[in-house]
Amino acid sequence: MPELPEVETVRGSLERLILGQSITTVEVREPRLRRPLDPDFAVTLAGRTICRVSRRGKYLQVGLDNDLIWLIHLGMTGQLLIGSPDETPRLHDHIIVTLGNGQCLRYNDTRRFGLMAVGSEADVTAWTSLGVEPLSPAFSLRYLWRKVQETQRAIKEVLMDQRVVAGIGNIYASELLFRAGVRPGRVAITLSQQEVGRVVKATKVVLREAIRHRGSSISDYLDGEGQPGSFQERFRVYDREGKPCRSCGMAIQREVRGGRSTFFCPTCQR
DNA sequence: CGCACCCCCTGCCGGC
DNA sequence: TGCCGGCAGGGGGTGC
Repeated sequence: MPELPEVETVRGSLERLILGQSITTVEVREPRLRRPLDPDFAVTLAGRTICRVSRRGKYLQVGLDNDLIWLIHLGMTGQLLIGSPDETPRLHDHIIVTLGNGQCLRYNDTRRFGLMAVGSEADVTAWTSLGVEPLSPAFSLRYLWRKVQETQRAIKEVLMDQRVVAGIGNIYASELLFRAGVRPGRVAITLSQQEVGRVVKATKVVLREAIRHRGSSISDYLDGEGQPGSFQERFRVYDREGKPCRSCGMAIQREVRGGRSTFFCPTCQR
């Protein structure tokens, strides 16, 4: 579910809610996530203090006082919600962390595609193998142009490859390619420099706008306080098959590529 | 190495 | 009304 804007929104929530807190207890109710949780997970976390809440791509990185990093990926349906320890656990509350201030952080993940682990900075780098941050200067025309020359894949697949650029998923790939005026199925190497430049610029504009609207909530994404985002109301193409393009009125088309639904306007995108 | 295909898991929705 | 297939924002493994 969550792509970069949603994970960044959760990061902001968590920074306000858990930064500086100690971890009192860790209850693992269901260790079977995307990979089984390490048996030492709870013991490793307990007693530590949270001194940093950062994000890399779609991963949250919670920095601990012993220089280890608590790595979290929300998969498709993962939620991190702050609440009271008195609340009865809900269905799919897999991990419950109580904090020094008496609050608790619940990890709920219906489909269990999420991931949690604790490791060193080097471990985390090796586990994730991520490309550049799309909102950093490193994601530039020069960078994407070079990446695009090395592949026969469609531009949408390149943008969704986390080893190339970290954080773009299925929604924002369609949305940013609409803003760039480039069809998702275009073989990446056929893009002109001008088109690659528009893709880079559209990526930054769309992701920043989505963060401003606290992400997109289609079915189950919520931030740390349980609030939905509103960017779904501004989708130009995603999940709008057959509906009129907001720019030209033509019906938005859907196609499947790489097993994922892809949306575009046949006249605005070339 | 790249890439197509299939899998992981639960829930919802539309069609019959 | 009920069942069944398809689909969903994630990643990863396999075989070619």
